[in-house]
Amino acid sequence: MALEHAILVSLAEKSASGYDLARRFDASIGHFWKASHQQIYKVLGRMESDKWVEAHLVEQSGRPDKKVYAITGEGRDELMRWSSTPTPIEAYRSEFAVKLRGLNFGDRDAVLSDVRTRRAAHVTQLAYYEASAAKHYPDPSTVADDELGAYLVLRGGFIQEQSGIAWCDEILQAFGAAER
Amino acid sequence: MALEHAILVSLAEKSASGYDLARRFDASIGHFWKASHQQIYKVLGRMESDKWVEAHLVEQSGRPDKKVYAITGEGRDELMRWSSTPTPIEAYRSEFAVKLRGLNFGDRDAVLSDVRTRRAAHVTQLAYYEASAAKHYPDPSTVADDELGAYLVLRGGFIQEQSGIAWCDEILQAFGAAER
DNA sequence: AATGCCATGTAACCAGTTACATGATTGC
DNA sequence: GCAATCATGTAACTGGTTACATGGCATT
Repeated sequence: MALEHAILVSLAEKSASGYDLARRFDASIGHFWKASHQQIYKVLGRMESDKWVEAHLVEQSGRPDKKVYAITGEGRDELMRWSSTPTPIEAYRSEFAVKLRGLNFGDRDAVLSDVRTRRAAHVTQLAYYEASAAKHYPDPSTVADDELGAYLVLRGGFIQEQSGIAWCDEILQAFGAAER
Repeated sequence: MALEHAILVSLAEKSASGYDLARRFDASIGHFWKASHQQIYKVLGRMESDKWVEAHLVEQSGRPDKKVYAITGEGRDELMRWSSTPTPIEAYRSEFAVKLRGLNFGDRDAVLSDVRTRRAAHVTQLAYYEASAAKHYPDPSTVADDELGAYLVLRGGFIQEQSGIAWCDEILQAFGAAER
């Protein structure tokens, strides 16, 4: 399971409360690993028992107190251990592909409008990655060494969205050709 | 959930036993939706209660008897209903991306060899899709209408693998550049 | 007065994985 | 004799989702 490790990576970058983590999992890290706050709290509890993280209470005025979690030495060890084990190749799982495959038994127009929606979502996400890259890595040829990982992940997202758009376009073209 | 619908699509193409379905989910359909035989039997049971499929026992000699499932009218209705509802856009979830992101706290060489492994897997899969396309759709400009869905799914897999390779190559290049 | 942010959780449920179980036939 | 294929399941567990719960402060 990788949520533990995603949290460890996030905490290794900067200590945070469960709430903070939940917001990070809505944004940057969330682009390739989603997690709800409920699940984050649950996993943080387990990680604390495992001594991978430790919490200290931060009292605040005007807003609720919070528990700020920091990665421990053991947490860093675990991160290193995990990093050096091969990552299992995750299976694709696309409900949309199932729908396409069942085109003969389904509603062609609905699938068509589905493709358009998906294409638009890919375009939006691509623009986001593009803006993000322009902001953080204006010169891709000289990315700082400690930013390389984050940069490459961004590139991965970018490529993913590009190919998503390319697929949608092929589908739209095939549908268009069939209707004429 | 889409396993029900993946099974419905598969049974709409051709009636099958749970065992047959499990094999289909190892091959063609399995490229975008995996399922174990245990889970298939479980879901088939539920689908039978829901009247989406019906089973009849086929006695065999020399091998165990089997229950062959066929899609019902209600099953086809459900397939049509599902087809015409928008497909939720599934979140990416990549353990490998998490690992890349945590490169600063991990083992660079291990990640490097991981990339190489993944690239090789993408190449193998791409070759499979290529061979499959050459065999079933020798002339892509004239794909029969009832094969369009399956063809486009294959194209999606192809594009996916291609972009996976492109990402791996970018990572390898970045790593190489950093080491020189 | 209502909405949204900050902050942390519990409980019930669901989909999917892993381990275990059985038993006959066919091919090496 | 051993492994693979055919064929169908049960049981325990895990990861994740959805619904529910609480409560103060700041903004509109």
